[in-house]
Amino acid sequence: MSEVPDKTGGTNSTAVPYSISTIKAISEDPADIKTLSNLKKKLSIKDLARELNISATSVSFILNGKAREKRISEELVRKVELYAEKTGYKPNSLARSLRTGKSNIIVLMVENISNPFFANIARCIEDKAYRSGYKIIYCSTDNNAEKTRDLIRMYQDRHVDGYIITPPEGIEEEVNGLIAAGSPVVLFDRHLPGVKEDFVSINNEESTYTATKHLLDRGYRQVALITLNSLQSQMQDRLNGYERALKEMKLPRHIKELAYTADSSVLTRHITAFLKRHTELDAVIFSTNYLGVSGIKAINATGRRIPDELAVISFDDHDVFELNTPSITAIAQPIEEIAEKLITTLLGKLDGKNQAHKPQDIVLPALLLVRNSTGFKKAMTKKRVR
Amino acid sequence: MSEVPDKTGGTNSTAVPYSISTIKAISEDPADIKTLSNLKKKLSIKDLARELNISATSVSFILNGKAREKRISEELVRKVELYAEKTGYKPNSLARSLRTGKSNIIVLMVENISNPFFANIARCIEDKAYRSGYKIIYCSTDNNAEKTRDLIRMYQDRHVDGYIITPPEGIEEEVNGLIAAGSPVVLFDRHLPGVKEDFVSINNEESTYTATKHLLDRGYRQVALITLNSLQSQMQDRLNGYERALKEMKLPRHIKELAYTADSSVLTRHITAFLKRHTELDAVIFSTNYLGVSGIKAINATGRRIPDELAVISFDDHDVFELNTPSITAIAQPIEEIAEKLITTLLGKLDGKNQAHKPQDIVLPALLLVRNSTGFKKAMTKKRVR
DNA sequence: TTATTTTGCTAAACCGATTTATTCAAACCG
DNA sequence: CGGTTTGAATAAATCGGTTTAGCAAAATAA
Repeated sequence: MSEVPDKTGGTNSTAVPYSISTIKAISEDPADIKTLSNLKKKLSIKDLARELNISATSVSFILNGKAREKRISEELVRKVELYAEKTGYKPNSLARSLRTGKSNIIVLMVENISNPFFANIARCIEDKAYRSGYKIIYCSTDNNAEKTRDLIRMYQDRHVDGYIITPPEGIEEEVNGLIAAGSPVVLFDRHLPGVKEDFVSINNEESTYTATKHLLDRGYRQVALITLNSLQSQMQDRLNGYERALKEMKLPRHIKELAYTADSSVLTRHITAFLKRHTELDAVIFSTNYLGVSGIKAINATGRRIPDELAVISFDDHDVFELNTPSITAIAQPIEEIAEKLITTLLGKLDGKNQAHKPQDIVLPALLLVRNSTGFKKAMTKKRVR
Repeated sequence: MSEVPDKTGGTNSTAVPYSISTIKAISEDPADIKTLSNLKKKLSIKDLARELNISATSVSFILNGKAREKRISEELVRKVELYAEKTGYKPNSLARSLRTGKSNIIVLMVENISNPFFANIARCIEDKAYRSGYKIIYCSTDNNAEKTRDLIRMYQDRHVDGYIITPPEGIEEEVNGLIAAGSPVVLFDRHLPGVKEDFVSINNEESTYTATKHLLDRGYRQVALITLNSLQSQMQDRLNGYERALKEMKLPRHIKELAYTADSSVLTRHITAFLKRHTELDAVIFSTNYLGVSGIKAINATGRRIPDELAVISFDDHDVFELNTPSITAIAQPIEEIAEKLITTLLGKLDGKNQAHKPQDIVLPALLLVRNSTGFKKAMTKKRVR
């Protein structure tokens, strides 16, 4: 470790910032080529059978634990198991899936895997599923119905065993198709009208109402909601919670709806423009974590101070909210529990025990993490002139 | 939208924070049950053949664009294509993969999909691959060789077409096995000694050297490196860059190595302890973004002010670094370009054009984003007593 | 006119498993 | 002793495609 001046490969490529990228061939060590002898064709069940002078049928029965049931002799069982172990035989899962229709794979389709909320859900689910012998593969829908349709079709004919989905608008038909075809499905984050299926979410309406009330209780009167122009249920619910709180107090509503985009700088620009146009605001609620992050950048850009000049609450916790100065109050979804409910529900359906049970709507409570961004409103802030 | 007081489902579940979770059955609308009639068995190539009174072979040839080559009459081609279109026939891709050994699937194995750096790489790659007709599935290795082995085996016998991998230590054998079996593989982020294969990374040694110099140039003299106790090449290179800079100036090194963990609070505690023990430090470099995030929490916990009492640089950019007060200088990896190089290289190998070409080492430059956390060292900060 | 090619299409083999139906021998039964 | 069970193993069908090899009729060549 002490003296490895040129570990990166032998060139003197001075890849300082802004320099051009360096491409070179790796030095080739002939001694390593032998590794290619690993190229022995993967062996099949027939190879095993031939080698042991028995039928493939017996091998299959034995390796699938049906030896007793099929009255295979103890002796043969031992022989096969030993040989399979020794050779490291693994059945070709494509072939197996083709025949059995099972794959031990669960697909997790989230809106965007690079959103920490979804990424963390994904990690939790993966851990739990792995322990039950299931593999998870994830993908991002981008809230794009067309892409999602494609993906569903692909997974469907690859015989995936189960689906956990945050559905974009407009794919009722495909999801119903999945369910009709007998595939276990659990939806989460947003409800899909027209689909009767197990569903996990937080109480979006209530928690947004609570958050809004929190601001109102602390004296703020011009509270904006910055949200997506989406008809998805969770967004509508958040909007409803916000509106209910303001209506109760007969206060004006300030709603800014933005189009979904993966480009955060677009969001920042739009939010900045909105804030500049609405100097009367004294508080703002962001309906997703990425709106919150872009929102903080926007607020910084306008020069307003949090919370004195503008109080802030965002949906979904995020490192940014915890570390910001001042720290940002957030409506935190219980990620562990959501993941737990999702995978438990799905595994339950996979076990096939609770056969024709009624779809359940599992609503978990969110947690309002009160932080510094929602201090109490200073009495009469007439100082702002401009 | 105006009056939807009970959209979430009809219960009066007051899911205020801390309340118990609510579970209820969704109201069942008998009118919707008919949807189940979608349950028509998915139709196979034989169904098509039977319906059209021709052989499955012809159908297969036609739908795979081999009509001309196989001298199928124009008339039949039209008939089949029309019928396939009308019925929405999609070949079972399991069966197809089983026979052809191809799947149009690329797997992306990253250390941890919930790390924004990897999540963003994933998004970029997915976009680009999608346009070339490939599907991406991602998974997290957790830096766990055993898990990674499992995953590789699984994907291998599911006939995945290509692999993009951030390899954990100790899986040389499996990766070489993949390569020997003829699977296109591209590695990134960290080099795997003993594997000669295409590789994409930034110049870790150089960029860490540059970052360290940046601190030294600004007057800091007690610069620590907080890193992982990992032998992975990128970590070793970062360590080397740091050491080289300090050696040149004959300055003392302060290195803290932490064990990899997914639990950030563990990291925060360890870093806090380290910082408390080393009050002599005037700057610190974190070798990954999550160490940086945990590190900032730790610094806040110790009460030291950035940058006056402790200057900070972290590897990998992150929203937290941009938004922190003061903003944190970061060594930013060019995510777009990395993704671009990865997918281009892999697609190139999939096309099979550049057959037995020599493995390339593609080294991209990182960018030192200079921000407020590395202001100039105040002359003689003797004020600190304690 | 016969031999050869070309055209248009298909039967059958194959991919690698699982599962059903069957065989053959030994044991059991009345 | 003939007939039924049982035990142990297997041949063959199946999953749903792709690919190879081949066939019959039409077209061309000799």
